[in-house]
Amino acid sequence: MASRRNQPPPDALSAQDSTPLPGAAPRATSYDVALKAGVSQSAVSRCFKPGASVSTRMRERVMRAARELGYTPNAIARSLITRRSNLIAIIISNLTNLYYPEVLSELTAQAGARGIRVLLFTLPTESEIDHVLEQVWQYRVDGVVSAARLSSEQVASFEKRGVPLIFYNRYLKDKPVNAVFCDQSDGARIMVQRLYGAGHRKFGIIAGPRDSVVGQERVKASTERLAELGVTDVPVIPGAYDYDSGVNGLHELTRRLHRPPQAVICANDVMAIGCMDAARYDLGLLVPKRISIVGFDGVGPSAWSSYRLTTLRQPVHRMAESAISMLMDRVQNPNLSPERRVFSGALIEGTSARLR
Amino acid sequence: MASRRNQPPPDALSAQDSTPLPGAAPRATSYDVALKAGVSQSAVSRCFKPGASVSTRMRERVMRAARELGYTPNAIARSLITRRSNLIAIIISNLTNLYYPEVLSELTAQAGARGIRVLLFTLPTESEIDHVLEQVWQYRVDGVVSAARLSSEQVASFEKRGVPLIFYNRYLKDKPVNAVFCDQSDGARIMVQRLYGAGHRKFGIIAGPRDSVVGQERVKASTERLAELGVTDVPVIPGAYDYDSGVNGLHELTRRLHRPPQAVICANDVMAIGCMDAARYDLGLLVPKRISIVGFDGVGPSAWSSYRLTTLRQPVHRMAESAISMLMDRVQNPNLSPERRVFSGALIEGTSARLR
DNA sequence: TTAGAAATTGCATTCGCAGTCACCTCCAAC
DNA sequence: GTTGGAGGTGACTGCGAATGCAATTTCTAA
Repeated sequence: MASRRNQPPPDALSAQDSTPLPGAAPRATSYDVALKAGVSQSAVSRCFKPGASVSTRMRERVMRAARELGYTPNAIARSLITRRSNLIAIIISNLTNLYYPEVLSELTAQAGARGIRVLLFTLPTESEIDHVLEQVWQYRVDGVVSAARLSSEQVASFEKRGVPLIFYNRYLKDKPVNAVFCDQSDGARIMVQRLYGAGHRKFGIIAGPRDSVVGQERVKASTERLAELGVTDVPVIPGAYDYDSGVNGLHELTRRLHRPPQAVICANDVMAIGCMDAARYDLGLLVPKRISIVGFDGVGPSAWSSYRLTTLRQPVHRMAESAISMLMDRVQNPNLSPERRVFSGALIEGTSARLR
Repeated sequence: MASRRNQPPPDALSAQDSTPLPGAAPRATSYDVALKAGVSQSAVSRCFKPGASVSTRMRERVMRAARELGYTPNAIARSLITRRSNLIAIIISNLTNLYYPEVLSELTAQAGARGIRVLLFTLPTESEIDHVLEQVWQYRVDGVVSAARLSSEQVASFEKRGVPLIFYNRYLKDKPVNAVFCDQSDGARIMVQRLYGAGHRKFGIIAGPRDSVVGQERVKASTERLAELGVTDVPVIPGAYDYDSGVNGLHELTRRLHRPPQAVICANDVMAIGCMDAARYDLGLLVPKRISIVGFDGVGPSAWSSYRLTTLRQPVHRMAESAISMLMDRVQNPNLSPERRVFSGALIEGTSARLR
């Protein structure tokens, strides 16, 4: 009754022993360990479950047998019966964004620290999302963190299946959802205020893609504050969060204003960097003497000497920690109501903008 | 006999109906679908297996029932019996490296295209590796791609368990292993040759961490070629592949040589970028007029106008594709012998070095 | 029309482990 | 010596799907 695979009934021997496939030694199971240790399979199982009631003698015998056989509990089988995979999915649109790798890194670290594994999904195209969700369902993940855009129908499918979902720097306007994000309205307003106070009057804005909630928010807060200060007709150029968008954005702004703006607010750092490079190398403008440029995020390169970007840094570490703990709370108790955790950015005063 | 969970024997009714947990509707199983469609569970299973023998009528009935119940096959249960998880692990030391996100992105894309999911493991510290491997074993992944260093004992444990392993830009010197990497010896030699030909005589090198095989290779090829050209006593400063290592490296080189070197070979782009910034902003040197700086990898920022780095770009896309296909070949046939696939870098002539 | 081949379908079993329940041992309290 | 726990342990069942095999249906060809 012990190892079924290793002790086939006599009449099945011939069929069993075929093709032993060199190197394909079947992995030891809890039955094998039980057999070797002369105990029951349940005992083996208990030995690997923290907090179970097992005598020291039993534990030692089992552990020794397990070690000798190179036994490792099968998380797949365990998941099947416990209905907990200890897996979460992280959905990220594109990793080339420079900001996301940091997020991903923090998220996996946080998950790992809690004994949770990460199933990574990246989106070649936004349209792939339904296909990705299909995979997510199949793997019965305990929860999902999404840094990608989801429609409200898609969000509804999470609810229907009872899979907790946390948005990272995204949310839905027409539906309450769990989200961790960085509210940069205040920061944006402060940056605008400082730029205005330093005498800038001709502004330009390079926005992020339309589906980026935080990007929209940054732009909205900026234009609003500018309007309050009496600065209107501020051109807003759409961008895609990448370097070229920053470069092209500045050229476009210059064209629209018939001269370079005095200050450019970019919806993220990478575009701000592109903008700085365009100002310096294409237009020959001194930064910040002739033009001030600010960004958002606080990614690594923004601190490089060539840029020393004035930016609003996101507390990625704390945000990631919050996202994972929020998610695991929902895994424990699926009935917790939707919650938004809002963080504030920190103004980093670089040298890419005159703020005084 | 159909849905066991949904049709409990009468005597168990009372116990079953407790705590329906609002929102925790149990996910439909193949039994449920079978019941609804009036067919057997096997039939349902076959309908979801591509290439199985199923009549059109049957398929339609089953699919309709599945749709109505929101059924999704349970990959966990499937893995248990097929002994294939369709999961691979990707082990990466740190994602903050700027080069790795690109690699990770390509690897997941390639895996996704083959219907394989990625379990991501990052290493907070090198010492965590054993702990990570423990997790890898538990999840019965079909294979592993490691961009992190592994000892030969660790590699041996892969063999013992029959889990295919592919190294990415790493390998073991004392043991044949599967590896995909970019041989940059030739490229390094060419870069050195060109730098020498352009008149540079005082060289400095900023190396990568000791455990980076490609880093060591880049340095070794460079120093060897320099020696052949009669340039000896080239100082080699150890670095950690990060921006600060580039900055400090140049300062250290300057100290050692009692003046800035004429040309600096950095073991990766990020250090080369740090080096350029240090040259310009700390030492006030014109690049490439007064100092030439070259790097390796061809990461995104190396192309930014502020740097326009002369570098040796790795064909990451092709390498990732190769790694995944090589891995899946081993999953199919575990007995394939170890293989190394070597790619060559492409010289990108930027403006950070005088090469003529 | 019918034997025989081919295509479908269902039954029963299996994957590896966790949890339930019954049972057993040992010891303190009475 | 009996009783009542508490702490351990093992037999057994089932998580959800895949699959070999046998039973059945459908199709093909004579």
